[in-house]
Amino acid sequence: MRIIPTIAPGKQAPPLSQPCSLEDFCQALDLCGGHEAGRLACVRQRLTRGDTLVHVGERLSAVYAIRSGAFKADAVGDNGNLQVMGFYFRGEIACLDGIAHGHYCSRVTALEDSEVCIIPYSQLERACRLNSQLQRRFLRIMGGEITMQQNMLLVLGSMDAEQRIAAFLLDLGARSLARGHSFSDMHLAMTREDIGSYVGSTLETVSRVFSRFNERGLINARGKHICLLDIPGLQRLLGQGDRV
Amino acid sequence: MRIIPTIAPGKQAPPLSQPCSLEDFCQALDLCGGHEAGRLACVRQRLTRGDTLVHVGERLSAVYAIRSGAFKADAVGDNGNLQVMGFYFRGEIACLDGIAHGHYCSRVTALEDSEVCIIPYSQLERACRLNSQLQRRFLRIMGGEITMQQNMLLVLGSMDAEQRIAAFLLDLGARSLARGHSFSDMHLAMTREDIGSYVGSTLETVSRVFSRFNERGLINARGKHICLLDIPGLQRLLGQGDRV
DNA sequence: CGGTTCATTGAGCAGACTCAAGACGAGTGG
DNA sequence: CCACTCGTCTTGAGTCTGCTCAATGAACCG
Repeated sequence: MRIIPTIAPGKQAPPLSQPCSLEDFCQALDLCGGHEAGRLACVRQRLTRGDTLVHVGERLSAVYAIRSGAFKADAVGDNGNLQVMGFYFRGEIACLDGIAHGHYCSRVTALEDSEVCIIPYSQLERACRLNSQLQRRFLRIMGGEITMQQNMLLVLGSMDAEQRIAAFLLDLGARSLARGHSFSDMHLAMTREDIGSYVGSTLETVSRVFSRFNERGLINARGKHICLLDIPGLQRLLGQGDRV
Repeated sequence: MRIIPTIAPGKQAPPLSQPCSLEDFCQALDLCGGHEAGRLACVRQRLTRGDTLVHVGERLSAVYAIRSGAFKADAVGDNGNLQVMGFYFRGEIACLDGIAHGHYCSRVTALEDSEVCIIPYSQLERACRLNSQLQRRFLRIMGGEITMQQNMLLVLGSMDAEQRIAAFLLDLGARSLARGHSFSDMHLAMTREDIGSYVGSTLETVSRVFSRFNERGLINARGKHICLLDIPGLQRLLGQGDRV
């Protein structure tokens, strides 16, 4: 992958809100209850739709807990194609891909007006040494990123277009449920093109599959609003393989 | 993904070799030089070709530093297809995908006779709290897994068959170099089918692309032995996209 | 030496892509 | 309020890459 060492322009948007220490409800990390020693003084930042949270090549300074809104991570390959690597929602942590080499290797942008909690990485490292609860949680979060991406490798490597999109919708539903919303009734923050890139297809294929799913009564997709009508049906789709 | 809670059969192969503490050369982690406090008492295990290191669903007990040999990680999707998630070689750490949920979600098997260093996970967690060098290295290793998989998402999501295989070969070369071998002269531990599954194609496509690369003088592939003859040419292949 | 796994190559098919045209919705300005 | 524009979405027609099926060849091992 080509790393373009773009330095973030003066995106010093005055951080609103008050600092949030660990006692504060930092729901994203679910880190409440830390000991005295393991406190994190993190600051919040507001972004409006289209704003970039981190640029490719920028030096790792923090990871970001998302308090509200939605983000996408993407990168340009050597072939010049833009590939969406993932989506991040409230309660999730973005920008973990900067940890390996000390600079981020994907761009993260806001899909809607959002607010994040800036978690300075050096502080997080130190806090993890002092607070074993925090350490365990953070390692699980990083492991979760690995597991989620492994699942995505499986999707991209072995499924056809309909299965990929069914898997995408079910994953989206599960995460919607996890943050207290409906499993089946969702607002899509991303475009068809984003979805297509994410699942390794084109926007036309995504649109066609949505239409087909509509006809079959599996979903009800109208623009950005989507309803999963027949969840078992979608799951059944995933189970149809060329199993011998 | 369907998790089959298979418990590992009595693979209690008597661990050969002596325990390796941190002073010992545990090259995989490159953890030498740890302080008194942060010592790891890890034990080695030998495996023969085809042996399974961890099973899907098995409880997380350790991660494994590979001292010699090669492994593949794979999983069965809901559709019954077997998907290869990655390959692991000397000096790399396998089975990190167990950290998220406390059980491994892919099977890891030896592609050739191998030896690993068993790193008990609970000990590793504790050692990381006591030794900041070790902590930093381990977090980088986990981050590296994320970065590598992101790169793989890019490959699977945006490249055609030739580009995928070129990317695979270049990655393999880089890792061969990293462990002190030749970039261009390699022995493939895995089958064409493994490669095909890994890069999201079929074994026939892999074989055909190898043949085409042979004809064009890009590589010299004869069975398991492969020579990268024209590395810039392979890299150029990756750069050819439908850039507007 | 026969069996098995692995690799190569061909022929035909189809799923998904490309190209293209039109519809829809939101936002803007006259 | 309407016309206009832009971004997004939908749908169609034709093409092609990569898959499936199948047969043969090479390598390895008991």
